[in-house]
Amino acid sequence: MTRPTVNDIAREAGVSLATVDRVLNARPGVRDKTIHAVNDAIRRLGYVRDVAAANLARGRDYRMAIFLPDTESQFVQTLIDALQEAAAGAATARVGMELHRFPAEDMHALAAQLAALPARDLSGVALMAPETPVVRDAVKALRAKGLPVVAIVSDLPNTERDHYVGIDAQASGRTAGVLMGRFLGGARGRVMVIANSMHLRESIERRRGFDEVMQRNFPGIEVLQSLETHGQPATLRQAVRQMLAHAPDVTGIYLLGSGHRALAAVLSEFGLLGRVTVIGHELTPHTRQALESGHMDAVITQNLGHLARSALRVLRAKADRQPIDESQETLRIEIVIRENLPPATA
Amino acid sequence: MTRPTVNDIAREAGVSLATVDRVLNARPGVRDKTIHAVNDAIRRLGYVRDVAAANLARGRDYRMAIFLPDTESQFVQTLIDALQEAAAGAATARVGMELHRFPAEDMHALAAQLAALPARDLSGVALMAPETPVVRDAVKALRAKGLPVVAIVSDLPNTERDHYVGIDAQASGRTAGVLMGRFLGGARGRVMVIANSMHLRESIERRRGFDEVMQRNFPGIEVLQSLETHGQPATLRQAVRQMLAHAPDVTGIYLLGSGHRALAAVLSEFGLLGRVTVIGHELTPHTRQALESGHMDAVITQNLGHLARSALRVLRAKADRQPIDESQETLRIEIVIRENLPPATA
DNA sequence: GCATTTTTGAGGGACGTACCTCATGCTTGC
DNA sequence: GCAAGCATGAGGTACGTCCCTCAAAAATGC
Repeated sequence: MTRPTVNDIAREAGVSLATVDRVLNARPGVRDKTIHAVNDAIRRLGYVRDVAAANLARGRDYRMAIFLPDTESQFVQTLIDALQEAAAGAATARVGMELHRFPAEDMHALAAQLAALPARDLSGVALMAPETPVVRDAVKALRAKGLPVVAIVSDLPNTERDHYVGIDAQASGRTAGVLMGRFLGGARGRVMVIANSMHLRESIERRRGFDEVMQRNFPGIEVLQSLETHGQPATLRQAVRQMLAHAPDVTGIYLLGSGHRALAAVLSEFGLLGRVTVIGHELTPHTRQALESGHMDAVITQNLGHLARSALRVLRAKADRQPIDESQETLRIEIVIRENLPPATA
Repeated sequence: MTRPTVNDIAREAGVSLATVDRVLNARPGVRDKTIHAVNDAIRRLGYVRDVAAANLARGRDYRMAIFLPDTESQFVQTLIDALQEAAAGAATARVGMELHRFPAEDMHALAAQLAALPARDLSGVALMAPETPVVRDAVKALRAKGLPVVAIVSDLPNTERDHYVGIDAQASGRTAGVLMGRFLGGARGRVMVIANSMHLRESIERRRGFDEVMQRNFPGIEVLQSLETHGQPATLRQAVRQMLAHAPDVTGIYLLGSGHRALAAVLSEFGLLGRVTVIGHELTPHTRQALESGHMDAVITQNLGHLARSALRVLRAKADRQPIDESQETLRIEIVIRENLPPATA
């Protein structure tokens, strides 16, 4: 009726509890024959270790440090909410989380913070940061201290990070591209691309994926050069105004980064709001609102709740030197339009 | 450093462990003043109950019975895989699952199986079944026995089920409609609709959502009457052949149910494979393959892994008479195209 | 066959919580 | 101010696992 326990195994295998324990935890000093006998009993009874009890007994606690840029962006804020919720849920698994913020533009500051981390008391580090030499070295140093490091949202492929949790930027650019092409009816047209900065790996890869699809599948559509806004709404407004003056026949706009509200403002100036196809990234309260009001047509996003939970799970597995279930940790590239907008989280 | 325990609360609140326990578990015999003092201490220390330890101590075991039709469809098979994986994961939380199959067309048989359930040893029941009077009564009987009942995949809105885990069929029909309309370029065109049976609530609601969007947003597109295949590939082939003969200018096909391979076969006869826009539901190995090969343009689906986990979580919560975190249990309507196809699971 | 090493058994304390009993202190009302 | 009742404290056992120690048994080498 109830699940078998270690005692049941001992009885079934005709050995003592101590021996079962030795086998279960791969402790030395057991003959192969006995190991087999115990494993047989385990299989026969269908025993599964009570992980909760095991963790309890181990008294293991996990402390994860998460590093995020101190930008005020809605995306980061949404991510923080997701992380905090994930941490609350992970408390059951004895996982604690501490959030650190670093100056978005100052990788030396980040490196300093990482270096100052008390490696002893920590089980793992997750960070969202652009890949610069300084960051690379800092990650290397953490790994040398034996700390697992996970890159989130933005990958650090040329470092020794243990894992990346997030979606493939280029694939999400391709997804955006297909939608743009098909929404424009496959006909001719001009598409404007707006980025925060084309120095960010994210932006570059998204754009690359987007261009790849446009060239291959929709050669009739002309994709204009990226505008860079540096996160300044004013810069965005000015640049878009200028471009619309030169190319008033723009039928689509691809937003690589943020700036949805500023864009809506300019478009309404030109009477284009809702008349050009706008596709962007990351579901936040702003983009949600834009979808609802018909100012945007699609958003390519990832589920930040999953991302947060996955990051903590992966760090935990790495801390225990356990294998990762890749299939569970793969984030999906989600397509959101008005009709499948998930209800607001509150 | 480590998490506070009940003992810490006792010390902090200046009461005994027994009193803290009484407060935590809402046992009687504690003055309001003391309750407050304890709760204050809990808040001050940021105490969170160690659920794992609590369950251990409670010695509570959950046994959930899941009922699925015995159809050989890939969808059901995929769902079974997801459920088994979810059950494996839930073993940590002392949740066990037993799978039951019933003859897909025989609701009396299902009712009999449900009635024969040993309510004592069970913590909850989940089922995927069409809503018929017999099923309604069976659900009512289960509830009368005190068993939580959750409808999965297909809702049973007019029963006393405790919860529904799955996506809104009408909303997913709307999503399919928008994609169809936009992929067809918003121009004129004819769309064929193919269903297993238009008696299924699922099909009716999907079609209703689809029509709603088409009429409102794409009045230039004509949506033909639904073809019914009753799950027979031969019937599908014949019906589609006939309709294509009458209306060779079909530009889009909306598949409410299964039959992707049979459809591909007919389309290739007519040289239309990859030339008409095909949109369907549920990501299975077949639809995945159809997306990859360009025979389908989009699939509206739900994440069965989430569905399975959610069903078990909800049953568990209901069994404990605990509230449900609606936001966590809401499934998203996912849009899958070739570019954002998640990697195959196995 | 004896000493040595390896394998096994027996037992216990710990983790954090639930739940039980019994005793004692503290409030009440009268 | 005294009995009755209520509120609290003290202490114990249990859940399933980990991890430790010590002793006893079995296998091994020579």
